[in-house]
Amino acid sequence: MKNRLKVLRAERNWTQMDLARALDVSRQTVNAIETGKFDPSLPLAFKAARVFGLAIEQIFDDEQG
Amino acid sequence: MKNRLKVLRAERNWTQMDLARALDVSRQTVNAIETGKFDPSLPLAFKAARVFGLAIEQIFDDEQG
DNA sequence: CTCTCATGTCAAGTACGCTTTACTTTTAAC
DNA sequence: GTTAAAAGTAAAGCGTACTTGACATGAGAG
Repeated sequence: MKNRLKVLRAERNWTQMDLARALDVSRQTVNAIETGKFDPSLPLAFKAARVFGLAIEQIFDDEQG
Repeated sequence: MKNRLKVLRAERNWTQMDLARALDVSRQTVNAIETGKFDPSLPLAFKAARVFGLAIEQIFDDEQG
């Protein structure tokens, strides 16, 4: 599962820590998701969508799973 | 996390088993998600969206998590 | 060069997503 | 009221999402 978190962060000049606080998760969780170590839970994906004002599909790419 | 799986199934006259096969998970998993025991993973939510031809947000409702 | 901040990564622990097997309850047909 | 399919539920087990704490690297500022 690919995602655009790093780009969306960069557009806003946010650190991983900033995003972690916005999503209410740890910095390591943001890092792990950005670097593809694991997929976020559905509730966390919804939170990210809310934070960035986008649809889940506009942030995460299931690349035919 | 609420969802419209039961309704979408009913519209198609699908059993939980039918949906389970379409999603490639067990019938118990479909049942547990429908009855709110737990949320699907993000990849499974994407699969459901593909199966029903809808956006994730049109199937699952995060009710302000 | 040193200090700091952002990022990456590892380890151990907790909780949840999903499995299989199996049993009970509901629904509908006859 | 018996039968059968559909739905609900439970327990044990495995993998993963996420945590805290810690340490290593790279880049920019002084």
